[in-house]
Amino acid sequence: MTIKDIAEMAHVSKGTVSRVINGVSGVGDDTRRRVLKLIESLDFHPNAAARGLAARKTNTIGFVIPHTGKYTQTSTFWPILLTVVTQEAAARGINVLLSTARTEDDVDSAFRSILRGRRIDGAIIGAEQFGEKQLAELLLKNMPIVMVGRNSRISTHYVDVDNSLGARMAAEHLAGLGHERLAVLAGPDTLPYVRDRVQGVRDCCRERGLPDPVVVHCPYDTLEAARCVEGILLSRPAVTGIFVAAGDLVMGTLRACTEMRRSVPGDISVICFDDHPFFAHLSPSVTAIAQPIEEIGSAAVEMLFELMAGREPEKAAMVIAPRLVERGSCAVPRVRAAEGAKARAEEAAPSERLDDPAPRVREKTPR
Amino acid sequence: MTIKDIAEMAHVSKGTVSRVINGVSGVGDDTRRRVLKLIESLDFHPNAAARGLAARKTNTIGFVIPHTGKYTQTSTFWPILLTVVTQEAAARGINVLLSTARTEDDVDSAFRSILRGRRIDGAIIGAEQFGEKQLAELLLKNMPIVMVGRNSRISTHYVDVDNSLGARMAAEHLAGLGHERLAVLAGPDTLPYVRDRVQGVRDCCRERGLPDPVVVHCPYDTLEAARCVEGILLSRPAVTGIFVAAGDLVMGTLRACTEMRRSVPGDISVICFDDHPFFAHLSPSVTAIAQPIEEIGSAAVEMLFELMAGREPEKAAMVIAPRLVERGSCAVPRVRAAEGAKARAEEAAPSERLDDPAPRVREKTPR
DNA sequence: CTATACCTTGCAATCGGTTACGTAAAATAT
DNA sequence: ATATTTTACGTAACCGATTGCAAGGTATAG
Repeated sequence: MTIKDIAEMAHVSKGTVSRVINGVSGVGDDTRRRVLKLIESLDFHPNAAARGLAARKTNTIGFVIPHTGKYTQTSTFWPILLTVVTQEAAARGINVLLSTARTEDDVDSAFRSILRGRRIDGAIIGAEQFGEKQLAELLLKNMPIVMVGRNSRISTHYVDVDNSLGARMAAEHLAGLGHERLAVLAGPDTLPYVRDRVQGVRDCCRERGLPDPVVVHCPYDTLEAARCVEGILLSRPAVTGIFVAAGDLVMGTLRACTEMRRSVPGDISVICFDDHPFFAHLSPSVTAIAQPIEEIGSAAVEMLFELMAGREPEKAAMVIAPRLVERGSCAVPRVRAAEGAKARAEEAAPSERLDDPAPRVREKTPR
Repeated sequence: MTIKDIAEMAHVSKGTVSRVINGVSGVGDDTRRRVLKLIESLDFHPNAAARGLAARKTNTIGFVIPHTGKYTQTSTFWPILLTVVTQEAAARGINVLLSTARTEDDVDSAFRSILRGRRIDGAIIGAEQFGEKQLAELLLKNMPIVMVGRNSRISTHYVDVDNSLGARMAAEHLAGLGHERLAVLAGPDTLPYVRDRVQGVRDCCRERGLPDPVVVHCPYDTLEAARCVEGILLSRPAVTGIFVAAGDLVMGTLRACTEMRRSVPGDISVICFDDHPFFAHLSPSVTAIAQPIEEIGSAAVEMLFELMAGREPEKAAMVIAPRLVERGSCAVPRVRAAEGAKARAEEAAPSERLDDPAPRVREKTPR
């Protein structure tokens, strides 16, 4: 079944059928209707390869996400993003070609064949995935590209969560409860977003006149994270609030607190950048800075389609604010008075009784 | 850059270049080398659409996974499977076209255009995703299809975890510890795999002469699951071991235990079908029946490629055994004697002191 | 030394669409 | 009424590969 068959059955030429399919003007109303009806009734779908060849476009976009072992497993970021992207693309009649990249070389070879083979019209890629050379090559070919997350130095169209704002929100939340000595447990400091998050907390502390936070970098590994948190818990003067700068580190954090017999949030408050469905059901439930993943996905798709249409999107970069999800892992610090903040002790003490959520939370963990 | 350019530069015809690219015999060794070198040095990649059109194949496979709201978020099954599939496909030079399907209609329309537009050479699809009509249509067109998970009545090539074996393993584990009254918390009983899992436990109980397990079906929702588990905990004679038949229900289960002030595994043992990286770090850590996701993915890809090559794979169906991951949520039942199993009380009591892991686990939760 | 088989290579049709161009008919302007 | 523009549609040249067929060249057999 080809457009030629359709053409013959409708007593028109191939060209006319093609025009009808593509909604091009210059076809009489009655003819158009007749052809359309025929196409409908025969459930005809034009051959994608032929269209691609003739029209020089594939109606397909590429989606490149990282594949770094456990990362894929604990974070819901990429799965959700992927869902959003495929759904939105599908709604526009566009297919999604997926590529998981383990190494830079993977990306390189995958993209080389995909791009030069003209298999896609544009792509959404995870920022971590690109070395500068490759990105430069892509942009050179003026392939429409939108990055999720920000890449080091190259300027492209991108959409990202507002990392420093999110970190500030977390720090403000802790500070607002009365915490003065904060700690940050962060991933490798080579990652740009990690730096932004750390900086956000630093800025908040400076503005509020709080001491500089204790910052510890560690690889994305639960056990390593636990070791680092043990260190934090032993540091003096004592830390009462920990900002966990990535969801991958939160299990390690909680584990360390448990092992060190620190009650959360009684002894120490924990707030985490990234949310996860499980967080609501842990004991204590975990207060989080949730990334607006769906929004990020939608924005990326929309931006990409603008680029593919040859238009320049309204903003070349979108930085979207995360939101604070209050749960049970943050509370007013119990030990403030004992730690030497004498002057504020009398303010804190009553508020502790009034709105300290710790008792509420603690009663959920009688195991 | 097309093969025509290559042809001119190498002083051969297009046909010869094409033969070289495709490794077809009938080209002189020196010519082949010359052309190959040229292709290499120019980093030439043939146009995918043109190849697809002429050769009637796309070098692309489809991958259709469910998108049912929260499901994507708590389970690592599809993200991992997806990673495996794309990696293995990439290793064979094949691209993966991804489709997330919210409803049957989604699948329908997506597949209609993808299939009839001849965009893919074969597909791997999630079994839940298919109504019989659609599958029948696919098979009719003899499109190579491999399903992950088993579909109701239609027989296709598929690969699946051994659900009933996994359930038996779980039940055996509990029974081996001395549990006599088991409960199963399972998903909707319309799902074939849910039935298999329930049946597995029933079979185990019957063979061992234990009473029939309490079986409760509930939707995949944490709060609903918690309500159901409360019911289970109140049933008499008392249940001491719960088999949670899907990972999505385990948070609800633990939550209910906490709320009902039942210690896990002191008062009640919990074992879960499906594993998750978080399980190792919960308190208590969760004993699980882990699906061999990577194996399932590899097997599916391999089977698909056999089909695409026109060969019949060794087995039309592969059912892969899961494995038991022992952690801290199962222990010897503490309350057996009090529940009326008088005769066995004296056997159980000593073993409880010897290898009951409960104390070890319980000391981890001093929050 | 000629006949036959085999190998290498070029030629051209083909895959199934898109699209620039041309023409006849219809609509509008004069 | 004719001249001019507009609209509808057919024609045919592409898009960039694959592949069957034929032709020319070499090696092997008779």
